[in-house]
Amino acid sequence: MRYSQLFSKTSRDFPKDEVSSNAQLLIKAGYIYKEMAGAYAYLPLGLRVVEKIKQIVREEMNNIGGQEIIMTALQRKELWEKTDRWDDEKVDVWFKSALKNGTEVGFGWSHEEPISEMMKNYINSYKDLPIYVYQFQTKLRNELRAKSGIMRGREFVMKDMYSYSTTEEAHQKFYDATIDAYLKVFERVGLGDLTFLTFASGGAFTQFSHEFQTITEAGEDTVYLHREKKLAINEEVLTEEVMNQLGVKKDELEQVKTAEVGNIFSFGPTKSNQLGLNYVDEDGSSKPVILGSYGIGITRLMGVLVERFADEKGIIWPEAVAPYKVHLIGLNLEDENVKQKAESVYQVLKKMNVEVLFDDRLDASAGEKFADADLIGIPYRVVISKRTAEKAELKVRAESKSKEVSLEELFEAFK
RNA sequence: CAGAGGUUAGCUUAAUUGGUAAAGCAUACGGUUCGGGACCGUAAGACUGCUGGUUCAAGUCCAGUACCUCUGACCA
Repeated sequence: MRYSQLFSKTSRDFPKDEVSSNAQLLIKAGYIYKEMAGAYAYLPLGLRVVEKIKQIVREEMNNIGGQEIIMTALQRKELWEKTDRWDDEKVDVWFKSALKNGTEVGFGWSHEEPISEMMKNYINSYKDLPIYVYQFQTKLRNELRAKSGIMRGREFVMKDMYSYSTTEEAHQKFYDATIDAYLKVFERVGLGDLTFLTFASGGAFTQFSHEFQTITEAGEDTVYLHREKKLAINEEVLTEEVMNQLGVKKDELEQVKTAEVGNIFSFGPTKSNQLGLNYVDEDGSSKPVILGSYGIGITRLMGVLVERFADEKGIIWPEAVAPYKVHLIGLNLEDENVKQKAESVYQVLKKMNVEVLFDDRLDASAGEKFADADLIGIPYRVVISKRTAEKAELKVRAESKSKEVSLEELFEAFK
């Protein structure tokens, strides 16, 4: 991509009413546009990051047998009445509207009910199970107060997966596989060391649900961390009994602020009973399907990444989620030789399938280009200029030193 | 939902006891620079969120309203 073609622009200022550092940086660098409180548009750079994160999640979900679908944003009232979650008293984040004929509809803040209702059409026998489905969807939640930039919006992208199993045992097996898959996701996006499997309130059916909490001051949760055992306990369930059960002592725990990037929980047969989601077992008897639900906040994850990976100059994307791998800066482009060299490096890298953002602007100063590159935060910076002559300059965003490399070495580095 | 603060040019801000809106950034044009957001000049850009009131006169005071932010509550 040529920078000169990119419509989004970096700026020195950010809207003064934006306090969270993730939104400040993302707006300054041109990744997102704030439409209103809690609703952000994703610009070309931002969308690429979202898609990178989605792809990593997609691969890991497919690995454990997930099948991708996409449900509707419009939802039926009767469905949610069956599980007693239509009432605003019960669920306070509903956006509701009505069809022209007066039929009430809700905008999806979650999809357990509609997906499970749909599944009644496809689940009849034990032979149909298990089924694991997931989707990436824009969830709409009428939050009383949006905050923390893209970390808590009224509109956000979430990956939600649902598992349908015959027995508790089969369900548990998949549940555990999902924990591993989730840990892989967070490892791959660069948050492995900062993200902990967290024991949280399980609700009616199980003792615990599991959250995936990433350490960050921008988070809204407080958890107690056991670094050695690589686990954490949400403060909401921190009791003597729970600590004994998990084999940890109070004085081994470290209190930290975290952001919840993932959450998985078991519904057991409860929701299936409410919705009438049953299957016929081998012995001919009808049994409720065992249901599990697994979420990852995609856009929140992006916000957490920015909170964690940035310095005073801008964002420092982990390579796996960066919008581009290489930020190619051409200086002195009015010089025909330099221009040709920069163009050729751009073309070669593109042919090598290296994702490259080429700053080919003629009207921007060197300082401006460097400042923009630091702000945008692409992992590798390559400079071609009069000064680099037949060579190129290669710099890692996270490091301060750059080095001179020959073009052969450069291309070799990105093979 | 409660409390507090705010809304002036595309963005960030200024405007004295009420006296008729100013600057920086960004933009356009010209020039000087040319490896860390460099500089000079010119131009364009605002019925001061909206509605009403007080006043000879309102960005400024009053009332209402919309929206934004912060703190808390909420967050399956």
